[in-house]
Amino acid sequence: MHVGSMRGPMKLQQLKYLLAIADNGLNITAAAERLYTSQPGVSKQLKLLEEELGLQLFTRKGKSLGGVTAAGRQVIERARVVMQEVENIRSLASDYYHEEEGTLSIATTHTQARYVLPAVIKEFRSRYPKVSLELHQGTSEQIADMVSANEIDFAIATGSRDLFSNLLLVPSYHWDRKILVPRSHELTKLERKITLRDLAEYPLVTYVFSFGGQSSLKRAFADEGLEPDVVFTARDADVIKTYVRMGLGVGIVASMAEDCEDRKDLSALSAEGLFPRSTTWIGFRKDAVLRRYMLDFVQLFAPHITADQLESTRHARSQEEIDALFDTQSLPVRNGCSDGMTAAA
Amino acid sequence: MHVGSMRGPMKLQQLKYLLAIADNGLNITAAAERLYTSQPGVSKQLKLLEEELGLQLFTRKGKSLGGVTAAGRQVIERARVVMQEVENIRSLASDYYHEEEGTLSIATTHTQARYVLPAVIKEFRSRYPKVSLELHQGTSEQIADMVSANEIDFAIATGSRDLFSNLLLVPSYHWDRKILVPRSHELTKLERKITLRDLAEYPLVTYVFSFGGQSSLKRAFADEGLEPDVVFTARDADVIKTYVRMGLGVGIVASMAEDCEDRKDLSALSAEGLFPRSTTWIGFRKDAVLRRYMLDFVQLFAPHITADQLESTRHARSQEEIDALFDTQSLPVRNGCSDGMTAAA
DNA sequence: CGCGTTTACGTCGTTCGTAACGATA
DNA sequence: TATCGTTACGAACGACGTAAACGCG
Repeated sequence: MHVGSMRGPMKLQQLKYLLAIADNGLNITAAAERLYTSQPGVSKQLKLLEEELGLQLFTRKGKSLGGVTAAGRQVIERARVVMQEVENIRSLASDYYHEEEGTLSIATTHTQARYVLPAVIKEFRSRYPKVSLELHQGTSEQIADMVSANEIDFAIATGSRDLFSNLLLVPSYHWDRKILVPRSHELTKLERKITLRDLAEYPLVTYVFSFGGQSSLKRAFADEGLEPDVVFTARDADVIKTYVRMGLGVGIVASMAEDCEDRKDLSALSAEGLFPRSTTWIGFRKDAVLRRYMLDFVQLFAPHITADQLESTRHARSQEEIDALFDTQSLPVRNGCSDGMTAAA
Repeated sequence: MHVGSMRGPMKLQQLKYLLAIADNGLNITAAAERLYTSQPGVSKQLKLLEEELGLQLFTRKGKSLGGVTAAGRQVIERARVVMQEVENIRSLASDYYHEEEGTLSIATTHTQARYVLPAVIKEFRSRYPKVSLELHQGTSEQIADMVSANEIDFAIATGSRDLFSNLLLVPSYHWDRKILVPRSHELTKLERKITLRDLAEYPLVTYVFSFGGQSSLKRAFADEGLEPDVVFTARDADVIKTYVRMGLGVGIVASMAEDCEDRKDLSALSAEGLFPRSTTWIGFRKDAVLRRYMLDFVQLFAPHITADQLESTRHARSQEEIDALFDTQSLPVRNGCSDGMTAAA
């Protein structure tokens, strides 16, 4: 199908500029800055693009851009695909030419960044010293923002899956919670397994909610008709530990957060079975090319994932298909200081 | 992820040239001709693209291009997506600006072109006088070639679905065969329904095989232990009719091929039930934007297809999903002169 | 008047076609 | 020597940035 009388052919740059404008609140000046180019240039290219397509992509309010037209929305959508594929071609090429160079951007939460990733990244760096790493830490929401802004290659988080519907999420491992108390605490003397009822007796120190699905912790108590006495919440385990050490209360943290160093003055008691198990996943854009070193990173992070499985995600359509692929039940369980991941029942 | 030191940015033209080279037997001169540009230009752009990507896309045999490298194959694949989306943007734009103009290319077989499409196209022309129509007739294989060459918007054919795995095929209607004989032929005097055994008594004139799944006709006879005496085969029904008129034998043609004019000197007897029913489909590229007038064309061709169903094909993943969508059993049946399509049992 | 866009214009880099050259069978 | 790809070069075009004008709040 041959369409119309193309005067000046559409250029990739015009599409790039268009997206920059769309992604910067329809502010051409801001777009130009981000593109490291002059503002009139961007303005002109937009005009040329609109001229060539023969339609308005944006509505104008006086001289400023007011909104996106219906046509504009569709064009922008397509333009994103184009730019994504162009990026993919570049990635592809870099992978052939200098396999070992490039950038790897990861966005993740505190727990991963502090307790899980250090070992992974250490190994990764030794294998790919020339790959420059960018590690961004933030809340699930912040990570989601970085994902939308197209700034990262991998997102790693726990729960909050709905925030990342535009990524393929590969379940990576399970973890339970651990109960942290000072070494001489009464709970350490308990002969039997700790119950929620036991915990409800003490003031608790744990994570800020909105983590792993709105307060699965609180619900676990509620399900048994208990009301926990949460005296303090923090975003990260280090802070929690500090307050546990101060005797403020009993800590409940992710199992990975148990540092072997902690054993000097803290006891970590298993909370297996008390709370629902959490699943940490690693996510990436559906249609982005994964470079060799990226595939290796995934394997370092979640060694149980085979290359074939990763390849299969390429063709999977829905998140459900992927979850089936990885058989969520049989994932490894991570266990903090007493490391060595073991397969779950 | 930011890759490498991009000297000169990749251009759409370079991708276009690349595809032209790939699609012209790695012959740069031929590619240049098809692109209506000079050969050195194409050569240079290819070199620039390879330079920028930092890898060879083609192997060189002396100075000529010998083959495609592994990297080249992947880049070409991506480049096709890019160009397809760019085309889509153009289509989109044209659809907004001049809804009623454009080009519609259809590739189809003789039977459709001669007996089914005339009515459809007449109506279409009156609705969209400004759309320039291209109707290509050929064998299934030739149609498949045109599809691969990206030259057509719609393919319409019967059976041979495996040839068109890159298209979405929408089942459009069923048809049976009809038996054509001179008006005074013995078969017209038969009181009961004609059987295969009856037909096996006469010399037959029918289509060249490789049509509707390798000789379903021959197999229908074989299944009853009969061997038909096919004295003549042709590609199209007009030729068959000519020989039937000459008394060469009994004609077996698609039901749509019965022209009311034929009734002057030919009798068309129903062959319903004797041979497997054939299904004619209309196919289009999975990821191409369908312009308004194209949607309307589909509706003219197969009025039972709703706009919603067509929209659904956009999201369907497999051909199976589509077939389910259109419930192959309940398609209309086309019936030649005694026109007026009727729903099947 | 500040903010943001558009217009105007000079500079510079790129594309394109023609023509000449090189290599291959 | 015929075919195909590369190199060379001048003309035309297009992109970019600076400076200035324009509209709007």
